[in-house]
Amino acid sequence: MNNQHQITLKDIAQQLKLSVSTVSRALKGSTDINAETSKQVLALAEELKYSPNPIALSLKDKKTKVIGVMVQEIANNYCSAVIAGIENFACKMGYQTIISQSHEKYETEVQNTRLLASRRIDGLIISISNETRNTDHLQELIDKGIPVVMFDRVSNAIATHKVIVDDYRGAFEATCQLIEQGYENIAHITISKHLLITQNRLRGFTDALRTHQLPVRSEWILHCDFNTEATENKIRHLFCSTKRPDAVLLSVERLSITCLKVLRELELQVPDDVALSSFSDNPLSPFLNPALTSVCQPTFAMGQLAVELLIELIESKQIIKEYKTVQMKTTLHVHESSLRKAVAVGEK
Amino acid sequence: MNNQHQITLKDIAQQLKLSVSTVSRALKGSTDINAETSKQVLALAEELKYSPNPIALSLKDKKTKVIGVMVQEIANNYCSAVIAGIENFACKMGYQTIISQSHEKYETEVQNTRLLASRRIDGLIISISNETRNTDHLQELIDKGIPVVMFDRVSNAIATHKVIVDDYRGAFEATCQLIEQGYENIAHITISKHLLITQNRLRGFTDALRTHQLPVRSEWILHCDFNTEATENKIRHLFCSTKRPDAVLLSVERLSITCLKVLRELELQVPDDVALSSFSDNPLSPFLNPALTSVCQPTFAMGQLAVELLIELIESKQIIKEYKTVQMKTTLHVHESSLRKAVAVGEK
DNA sequence: CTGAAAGCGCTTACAG
DNA sequence: CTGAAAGCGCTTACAG
Repeated sequence: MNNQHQITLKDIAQQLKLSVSTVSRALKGSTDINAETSKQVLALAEELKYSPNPIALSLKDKKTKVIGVMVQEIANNYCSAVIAGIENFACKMGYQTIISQSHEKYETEVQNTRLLASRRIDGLIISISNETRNTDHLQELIDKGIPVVMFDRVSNAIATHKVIVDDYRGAFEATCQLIEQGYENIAHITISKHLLITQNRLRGFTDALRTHQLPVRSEWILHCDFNTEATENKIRHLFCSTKRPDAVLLSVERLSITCLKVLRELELQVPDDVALSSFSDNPLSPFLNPALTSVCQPTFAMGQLAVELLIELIESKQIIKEYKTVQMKTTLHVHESSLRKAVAVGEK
Repeated sequence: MNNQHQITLKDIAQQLKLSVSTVSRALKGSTDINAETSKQVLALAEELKYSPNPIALSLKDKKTKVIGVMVQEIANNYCSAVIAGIENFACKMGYQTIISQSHEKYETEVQNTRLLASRRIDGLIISISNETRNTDHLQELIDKGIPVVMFDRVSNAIATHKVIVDDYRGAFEATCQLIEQGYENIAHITISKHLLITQNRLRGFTDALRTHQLPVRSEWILHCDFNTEATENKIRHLFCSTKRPDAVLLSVERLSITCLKVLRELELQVPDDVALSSFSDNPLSPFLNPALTSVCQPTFAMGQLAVELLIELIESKQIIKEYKTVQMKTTLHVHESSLRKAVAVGEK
């Protein structure tokens, strides 16, 4: 029903009895154009609210000025905050973004990546799904000349720019904070063991335990997926064991919510029975019951940087072979959930 | 640096020594094509992983299969949940979405709407900003033949399909719940008075008070914007008055967070000193301290419906003059924040 | 059954 | 300084 007509160069040319070429040149501010002609063209273009058809431009220069973004889930604080950063910088640079979701499924990620590619995006920013182990679909893009930048859940198999945080240190510090509060039986609830972030956070966790001469119990390291029921069962089982942990380091926010739910159901108090500390970027964390100790990431800045690096790859004239991995810092925000005396500093 | 070559019809035609037309027809499954030729084309296309260039297609049929979505903020639970619904259905129908943000600014909304239009989107889904009073920029799109569907913050000035909830009833019920708990001095903290949702929620609020023979105090109806500091001051002032309200109905989640912050700062307990009830769709609401009574909306379904209606407008052959406004139901989830005895049902 | 031609809206090397 | 022509990748009415 899109019956109306968008103004084209041809319309302007006809009204002014000029050729399309001349109009095009005048609009581009070409110097070798009669000043008078130029003025007329500009005036009429303004009057008719002419705006060039990006589709036609794309067809010519094989650039769409569109960046694809692949995340697990849009309706996820972490993702939407990074996306906000991406949008912010992309927009400034004249790029628009198409967001796609993997819903934590490998198959969906592959399919949707192909879909984005078939849309002729100029580049892709991706954080891989919890299931993803094979990244051929990303190499495929790169081989096609579509640059890819990874963030958060990156992969060693792909040579490209990456934006991450110091997951090792984030986990190490959070674990130390728990230990310093006197918790000695600490579990770690995390995601797929095949993801680099999982491995780094886990190393940070175990190194903190070892540094304090505490044993590492493998049965207290839970690798979960996002099937809520299965995960709830795993967590329930952990807390129902004869010897249960008195603290937990959680690798992602969504798991901390599941954990909170299970603890309520089991009538275990946080932090009196079990202390919690979690990687999380929810602005509501301090308002939770109890306020949740969080390892925070500079989400907005990460998004901005990721696009910046991507646009660098897209617009670079020569082939880039030197890729960098930018590692940003996490910040530990300590709240009631990991404090021995259930009273938060200065709050409540 | 996008130097690699995407496979085109021409490549296939050359390899098979056929014309581009024939290849095109074979790929489209045209009947009047030699079965053998057809088979060859299909096979080679498969082998070369040919995928048609959507840019070229768009240029021909003036359809981009792209839908624009304009929201206040991506990193906002309500918005991202609706967007998830939009993505879900749009994807099924072969459409992709470009998301744009107004950041609650009228100027930004107008600019970004024009930007989307210049991208030749096939249609727009929008919830207007808190500042928006004039909707000419939307009428402009419609006049250009680009259909628009509104949701949540809709406007009477635009004749089109709309997806909303029963804001009046949502506010009415939430207010009644507070009254039934014995709260009689209830304030309403809400957004721009020029928005329809504000007006409807306000009517629901005042009608509930009147139904229970309670007075409506205009000084207890706060219209806020998203300038955090100004809003905090307004709210602080409300609670510092000699006679302060003992309960508040909040119109949007973000304001409820600001309100919680101010109450903490003033050392007022929820719900003992002040009860709270808020329109909110945060999955974390039940985990807040205290758990927040929420008027919830069917966000995902709203998004799905909005695209469905939009695609109907886009693909309709004849001009549609009959527009519908679909009104969905809200659900009141009562938690501690609005319960007299600070003990939630079955929880904690 | 197949191909050459025109056209979608634009840019740009080539003439003049 | 200006215009005609070619071309980006595709579709489709028109010939044959």
